[in-house]
Amino acid sequence: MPPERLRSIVPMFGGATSYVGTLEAIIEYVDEQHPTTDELVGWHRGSFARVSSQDSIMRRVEYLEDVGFLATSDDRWVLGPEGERYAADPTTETLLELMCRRNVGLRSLLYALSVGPMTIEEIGCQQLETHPELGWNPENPDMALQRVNWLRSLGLVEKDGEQYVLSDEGRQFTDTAVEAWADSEVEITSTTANPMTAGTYETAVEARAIDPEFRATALARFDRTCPISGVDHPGLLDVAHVLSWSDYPEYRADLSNVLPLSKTHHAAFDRELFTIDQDYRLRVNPDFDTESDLLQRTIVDQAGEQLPLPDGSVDTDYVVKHNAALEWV
DNA sequence: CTACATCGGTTGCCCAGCAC
DNA sequence: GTGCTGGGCAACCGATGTAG
Repeated sequence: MPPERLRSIVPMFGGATSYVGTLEAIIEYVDEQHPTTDELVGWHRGSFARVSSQDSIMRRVEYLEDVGFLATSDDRWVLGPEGERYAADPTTETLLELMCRRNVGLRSLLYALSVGPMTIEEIGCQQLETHPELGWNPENPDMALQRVNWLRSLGLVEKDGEQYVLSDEGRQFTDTAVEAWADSEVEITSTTANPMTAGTYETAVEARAIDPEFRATALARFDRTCPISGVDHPGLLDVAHVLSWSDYPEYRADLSNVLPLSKTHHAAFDRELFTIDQDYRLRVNPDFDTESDLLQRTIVDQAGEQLPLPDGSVDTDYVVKHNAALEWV
């Protein structure tokens, strides 16, 4: 079982875009000197003019220990397993991989930013909606800031006035992360499996595995409810792609190409028994015939009804493209 | 055994002060 | 002026202790 992922992400000294540089300097110093705690604190005081408080320094150091960059051995600080890994391969990819693996919310923030620029307030709301366990005050931007500042220091996010935007590197990451991180939480959910509450596994119609943080981000955008059926149990919801996973790999990680559907309605959508149009109205395949009360009520009877989808949540260009392949639309 | 108190560590929050 | 940063406080939480 992997160690539990960290909810709090601690900022580094040196400023919003320098976290990585500071981290590298600490790793280099610890690797060379194997300092005692006093020496490590002294090094911080000498390296950063405004830094003095031992508490403040140790908060950073202990966070780095929790992540695995640092460890203690005989009263001295040495590199932890992740520190060794990063020292051996000091690339953005390595650092991002292990930060994402050890911290909740970094990937979901990147997915959310891939849809478009966000203000710090929007980032705070996105993190809270996607990861309710974070539980911080949505009015206060501090927690959101230190997350986005890590991503800025990693070169994945840039600040543009009030807005934070994904850089090219950030976009490259999200494009592959949906699949690369597909099973990242499977072990956790299987060891704590509770069929009434388990919500982070993916058993799509075609057993498609996706990054649990992508799934969580997608579901949070729609209040974790299937807009067709009203099903709101996360274990019964799939992330359905408008432009299909197999035919349009370039849109796999695109949040405006997905919507949450109950497993039944996902299957019906993939089998082209219904679709939505550019006004988010339900269109039903005229050949679709059913004796099922559920399908009659949620699909057939709702033909032409507008679905409760937030404006712009699904890209209408994708809808048009999807529907162009259906001869009955 | 239960309920309550205590304690120590953690972490969200606020603010003074600095740099621009 | 204003936006940002580090310092420090206090609320919170789980673990442990204790009284009834």
